[in-house]
Amino acid sequence: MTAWVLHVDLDQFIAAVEVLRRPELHGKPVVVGGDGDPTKRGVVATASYEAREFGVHSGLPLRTAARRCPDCVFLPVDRAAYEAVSDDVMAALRGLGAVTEVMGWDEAFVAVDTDDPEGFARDVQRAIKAATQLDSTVGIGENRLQAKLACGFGKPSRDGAPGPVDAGQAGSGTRPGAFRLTHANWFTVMGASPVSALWGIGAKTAAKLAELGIATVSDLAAADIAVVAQRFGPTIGPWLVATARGLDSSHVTAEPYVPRSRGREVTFQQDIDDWDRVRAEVVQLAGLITQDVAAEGRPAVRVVVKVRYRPFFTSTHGVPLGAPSADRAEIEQAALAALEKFPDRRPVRLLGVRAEFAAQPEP
DNA sequence: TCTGGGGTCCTAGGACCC
DNA sequence: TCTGGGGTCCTAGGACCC
Repeated sequence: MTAWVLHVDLDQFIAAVEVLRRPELHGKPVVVGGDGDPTKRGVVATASYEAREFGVHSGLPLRTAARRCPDCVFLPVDRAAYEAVSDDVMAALRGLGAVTEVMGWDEAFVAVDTDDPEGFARDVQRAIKAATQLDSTVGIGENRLQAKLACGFGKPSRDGAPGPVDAGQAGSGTRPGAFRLTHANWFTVMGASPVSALWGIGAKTAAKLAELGIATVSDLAAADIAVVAQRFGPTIGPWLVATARGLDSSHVTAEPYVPRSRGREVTFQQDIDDWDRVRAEVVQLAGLITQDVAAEGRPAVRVVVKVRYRPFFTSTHGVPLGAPSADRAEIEQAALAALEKFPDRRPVRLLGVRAEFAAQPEP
């Protein structure tokens, strides 16, 4: 028996949930985001595969999506609905008896000892399909990093994008549904990819690496750790090189998620320049946060206010609570005190309030 | 027609203490 | 004349992810 990590990812999850409860949308280009009005400020949460053919994708402004695809069906985000389906998915996974770590509404890691990980992957897909009618993709690896990246190679693709170098594990043109990425094929599959293909490396880090002459995963894997650490610090530097080598020492855990903070934020349809109104909005957010803190059952220790000014410049300031508290008046007062720390009174695009909980004791 | 909302983790730099 | 240096805590910001 070998220890495997599986990464399970639901296909176009949010759009699929919407189609499930509105079957007439099946096969149509569906875009979910904001309050469903594509003339407003907001971005795409998920686009169905049909919508993606119009160049609509997650993170795209809704207004741009509407321009690219005027005939797309635009729906509002319905968190409660997705959470309910997600709970069913995760229950189905746990029902298989393996250690399951939930990573979001639509993805989870599963640790399992087996000699047939592809067979277990099919069990996973069958269980999810039976519980929710939803399709999923499974990445198989020797650690979380490999499993996560493997999942991307197993995803259905309608745009004819080429698969990895040795994607021939499945017949060409068919949907693999699962993909195995291990130390054995790591550099064959990943070596020539840009570093941004790695989990945790975004555009900014890729640009900094490029300044060091590092462009591909192979480049980074062969880089001098001391040089990278010099640029990125003693924690991130070595981690970057290890990641490029396909190494990941983190383990899959079934420990329940304990949030470090709870926040609420709003982007206004029109920027606000009246600071009396800004204060009133902060008070309102503080009220919502108080409810979230009460629901969490743990007191807050600090309150942070976020302000995004026009056009898109963001700043934060925080205030510690004198003592841990879940009291509405104290949280509201701290939020207003944090707001006073902003010296700038320019028009405001977004306001946020976040409550931080005390750090959990080390295990 | 720009650029949501919910999070986490790490770093840099200032304050403070000895 | 001169302004050391180490450790720790806190804050704001950066970067990334779903």
